[in-house]
This record gives sequence, C-alpha cells and structure tokens, in this order.
Amino acid sequence: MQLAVEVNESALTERQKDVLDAALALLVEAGDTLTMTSVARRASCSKESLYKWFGDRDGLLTATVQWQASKVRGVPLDPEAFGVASLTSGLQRFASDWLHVISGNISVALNRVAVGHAGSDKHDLGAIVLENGPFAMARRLKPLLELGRDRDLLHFEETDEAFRTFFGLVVRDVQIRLLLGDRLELTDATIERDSIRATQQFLALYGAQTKAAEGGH
Amino acid sequence: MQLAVEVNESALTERQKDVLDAALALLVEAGDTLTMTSVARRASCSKESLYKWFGDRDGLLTATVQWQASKVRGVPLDPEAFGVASLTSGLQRFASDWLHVISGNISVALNRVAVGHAGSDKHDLGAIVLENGPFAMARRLKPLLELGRDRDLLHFEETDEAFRTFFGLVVRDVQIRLLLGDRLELTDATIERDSIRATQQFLALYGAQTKAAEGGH
DNA sequence: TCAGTACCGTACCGTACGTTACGGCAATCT
DNA sequence: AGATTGCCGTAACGTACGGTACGGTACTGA
Repeated sequence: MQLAVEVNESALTERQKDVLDAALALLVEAGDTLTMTSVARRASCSKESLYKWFGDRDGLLTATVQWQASKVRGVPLDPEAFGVASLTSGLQRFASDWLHVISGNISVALNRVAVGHAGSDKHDLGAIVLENGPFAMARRLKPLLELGRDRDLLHFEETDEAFRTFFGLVVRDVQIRLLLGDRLELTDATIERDSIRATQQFLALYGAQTKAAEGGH
Repeated sequence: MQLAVEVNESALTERQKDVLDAALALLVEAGDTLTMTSVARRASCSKESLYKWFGDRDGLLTATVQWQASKVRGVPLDPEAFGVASLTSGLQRFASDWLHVISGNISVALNRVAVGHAGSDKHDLGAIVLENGPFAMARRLKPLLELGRDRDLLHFEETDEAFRTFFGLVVRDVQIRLLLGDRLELTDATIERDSIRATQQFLALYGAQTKAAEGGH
C-alpha cells in the first residue's frame, strides 16, 4: 500500500528503476505475455523483491507505465516574441515530436498493454496512458493555440475542437495501424513532411488569413 | 485444417454462427479473458465441438473476428448523377457510418483483442482487423474521392493522402480514447455534427473552389 | 562480533485454463 | 432394428504462471 505512494512520489531506487527498464524492454519484446519470472531473470532480481516493491503483477505494470511516462515530460514554450512564424514552427515541432513518440517501440508496446487492460483493471492502465498520451498532448498544445488566438493568428470557438482537429491531421490512421501491427515505417523524413503538411492544413482551416473554412459549425 | 478453409469460405453452420455470436457477446463483456469453458457454456455447446470446429482458442477468436467482419459489408455507391451535392452527402454519410462503427461496443472489443494479439500471433488478428477496418474504409472511400477528382470537384495528387486526411478529420482522437477506456459518449447528434464538420473541413482543404490549402506538399 | 536489513536464487504451492477423453442421447442412414 | 454420426455435458490431465516461503550472502550499524 505505502509502496503505491512511493511510486506516485517517484521515490524509486536506482535498482527499482533498472528493474522497470527491464520490464519495459520485455514489454516491447513480448508484450503483455511477460511473466514475473522473466522480469526477475532479466533484471537479475528476486521475485520476492518484485512483490515487495510493486505489490503484484498489476502494480508492476502500472509502475512501469508511470515510469516511462515520467521520462517524457513536455518542453514548455516561451510566450515572448510570438508571431506567425513561431506559431507555425511550434505546431510543426509539436507534430513532429508526437509522431516520433507514437511510432516508437515503447509507446506502441505500452499502448497495447493499456488497451488490452482498459476497463477491467483496478489500477486502470488505460487511464494512465490516456492521461500521459492524448490528454497530456492537449494540455501542452492548448496554450499554444490560445496564444495564437489571442494574437489574432487563429480563429476558433472551442480550444478543444481545434486541438482535436490538429490531432486528427497529425496522427490520422498512423496510431491505430501501428497498434494493429501494420508495418508502417516512419522515417524522420516522412515525419518531417507529415508535420509540415498537418500544420499547413491546420492553418488553412483555422488560420486568420483564411476565410474558407468555418471549423466550428 | 480443412476447418480453416470452411471458415474462409463462410461455410458456417447456423449452429456455428450462434456459437460465434455468443463468443462476440462474451468478448464485449469480458474482453480477452473469455475462456473456452465460458463460450461453451454461453452457447450451450460442448468444448469438444469448439475444438472440432475451430481448432483451438486462437482459431475461435479468428473465426469470431471474421464472422463479425462479414456482417459489416459496405454499401456500394452509384456513380450516376454525381455532383457536389452527392459528393458532400457521400462523404458525410461515410463519416457518420464510420463513427457509428468504431464507437460501437463490438468494434471496441474486437479492436482491443486484435491490438493485444498484434504481431505475436499465428493467425494475426491484427491483420484481419486492419484489413476489415482502416483498409476496408480506404477501399470503400477511394472510388468516391477519385470520382470527385474526375468531376473536378476535388484536387489532390495522391488518393491515399487525401483518404488519410479525411480519416484523421473524422476519427481524430475518438478511437484511441475509446480503446483506452475513456468514457466518450457519442450520441447520434454528436456524430451527425462531427460528420458535417469533418466533411466541410475536408472540402475546404481539397475542394475545387478553395485555393487556400495545397494539401499534398 | 553479532543482530538486523536487504536482497538474490530457487524451490514450492495453488489455481486457472487450454486441451483431451469419455459416456450418453438424439437423429439419420441402411 | 442396428449402426453411424454429431453433439452435449462433464470429468480429467498437464502446464504455465502468479504468488509465497526459505536458505544463503553481503552490507551496515552497535
């Protein structure tokens, strides 16, 4: 019980972090079929320690997901000297970052286990991944969008609607295809190109210079 | 072995279809944790029959996914009397249909198991769902898009790019959020509104009357 | 030096579940 | 009628794996 608190407060021993990294590696290799024994063997630790530190298998998975989530904190943006150029590059950089994340092995593996456990879970891995995935993306992006609206560079009613449209333009069918096992190689060049395209499309829909689209209704 | 052939040729007994429907129901209720015993009990059949008909647990899951896929065949469109109105309504109807499908309990459950089994599978449920999900959507939509381009109502270079953009505008973050267990209630009214919005946005990007966006590059 | 702590390695236990085997019953065929 | 087939229901088997117990070792602190 108090162990869960420790995990939440990131009070993780170096040894424990190593164990979670081992669990991550196994999750990438074997998916949800990883066993407590395999984690113990890979991390060269005893099963007793696993249960002592993380409670049970579910606790280990939860700690692993949270451990990975703690690694990918977002970079805050500076609101000084903000113009159409920084808005564009901000969106573009954002799209690129996100595509890199969701196409990574670890993200795919984690989303797979979270999807598999969604709903029927005490710790609810789905909620955790949701919180550190789409929701975190929204929290990071919305300030940028609203700053753009304040500067009269963007037009939209609901920030959430604008965000979700951008999400769609960026992610498209990439994530679901990767999760379903489609061999979809995203090179850096492809991601770069897609980020530019998505940003341009978003600006075409919500940019101030365009009256063509009324996105909201 | 010959049983797999039977399944592919849809040579399913009524009894077997009932069994697969029971399996579907259990899949919706319990996810991938459904057991052979539970299926047998729900369908009032013997386990011996399950193994005789479907080989093993994996075969049963595969047959279940294919059985559901066979139910949702797409409706072909008529290429006569085609104008901007029918293009718009076609896209809109398409978006609405797709949102209804992916937000349904069965679709969510099937995608969950497929994602969970993706890659490490002999029958590869991921590939099956992929084939009957995004790929089927693409196959159904592309003729409509290309017809629109032929009539000079749409401008795009790659049909696939145009399709994927439409996919993104329609699905956005809905599917991943549902798969991760987010309580996201899509009412008919919401779907209707989103379908219209997605269609309008797509036309703003690729419609002939708009020069604002060059989607391809 | 000796108790206490932390942890590794391994052996062990209980159970759930995939898979197989078998007895019985109803229908169909000869 | 007798044989064959198809299937239900249940019992039984084997195993993988989550979880626990325990002996052994290194370190720390008195």
